[in-house]
Amino acid sequence: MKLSSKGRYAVMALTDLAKFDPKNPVSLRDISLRQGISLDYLEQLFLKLKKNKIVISIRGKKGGYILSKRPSEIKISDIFFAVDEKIRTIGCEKHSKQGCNGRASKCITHDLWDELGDYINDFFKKKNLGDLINQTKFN
Amino acid sequence: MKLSSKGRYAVMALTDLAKFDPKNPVSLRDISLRQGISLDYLEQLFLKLKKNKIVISIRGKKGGYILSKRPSEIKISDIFFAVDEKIRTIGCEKHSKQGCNGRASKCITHDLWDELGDYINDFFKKKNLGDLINQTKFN
DNA sequence: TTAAACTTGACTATTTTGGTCGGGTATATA
DNA sequence: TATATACCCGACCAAAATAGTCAAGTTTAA
Repeated sequence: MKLSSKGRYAVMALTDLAKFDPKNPVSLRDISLRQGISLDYLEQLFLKLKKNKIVISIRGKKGGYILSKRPSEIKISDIFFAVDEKIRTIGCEKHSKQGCNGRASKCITHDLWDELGDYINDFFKKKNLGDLINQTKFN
Repeated sequence: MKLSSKGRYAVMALTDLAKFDPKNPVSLRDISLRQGISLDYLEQLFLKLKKNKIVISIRGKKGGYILSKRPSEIKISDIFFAVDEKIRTIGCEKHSKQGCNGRASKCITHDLWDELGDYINDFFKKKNLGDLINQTKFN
């Protein structure tokens, strides 16, 4: 089991954005330098964050991105959803009653993975960007 | 984020083993047929489970595997550890105070991933094979 | 005018995953 | 004692996912 860096980077970048300047646009270039994430990769992530209305873009010189809402209104689960970071504990469809392993009945441990998926999602729903900003110190 | 099938298969196979016959050796061939997991792959997993003293092997004709302890004494976390299923929420070392991203200071969201790792591990420590056997019906 | 910064799609190297393959060794039972 | 069954173990491999890079724009503040 592994959390991919896509979701991690998205949360890192948004935390940086929110902490550095909540009012004025922050450029991806600056976030890239501060957080050590490649600029090209950040662009991919922010395109998705923008489409999902987590951030608003401001083009041109002095442009950048700002959060679309208050940090406390942006849940980690929202960010993960935006960048396609999915919690997949199992191959078969979540909460499905059958069909694991191409068989008629659901697999013997199906309920365990369903339960785990819900458990992890709860964690991300409980946390928001505001929590992160308050708890971490900038360096 | 994804749970690999290695850990899932190990838990499935052991649940099958425990449910099918807790006293007499169960062959991997039977587990393979019942659970739809390739025999070769099961052999890899059971080699590790044996090294970690989760199961005991009995060689020869009529051989197979039996659990080394009672199902209620085998935690899911033990099984995951045995087959190298690791919870890696982050690239850098867990609980490390520095060194993320090859930098001097730990990354801005480090604590969040540490917390998540602990949270998931708690789930697996709370669950044991006995729980699974009681809750699922054989098919 | 021009440089900074966002926009977008295509491409690609590396790693991980989820196995397969082949050649063993041990032993219960006929 | 023969032999089939089952464990033992290392090497190998194809497909998918990951973590990016690259290139060619467009927009706009200064």
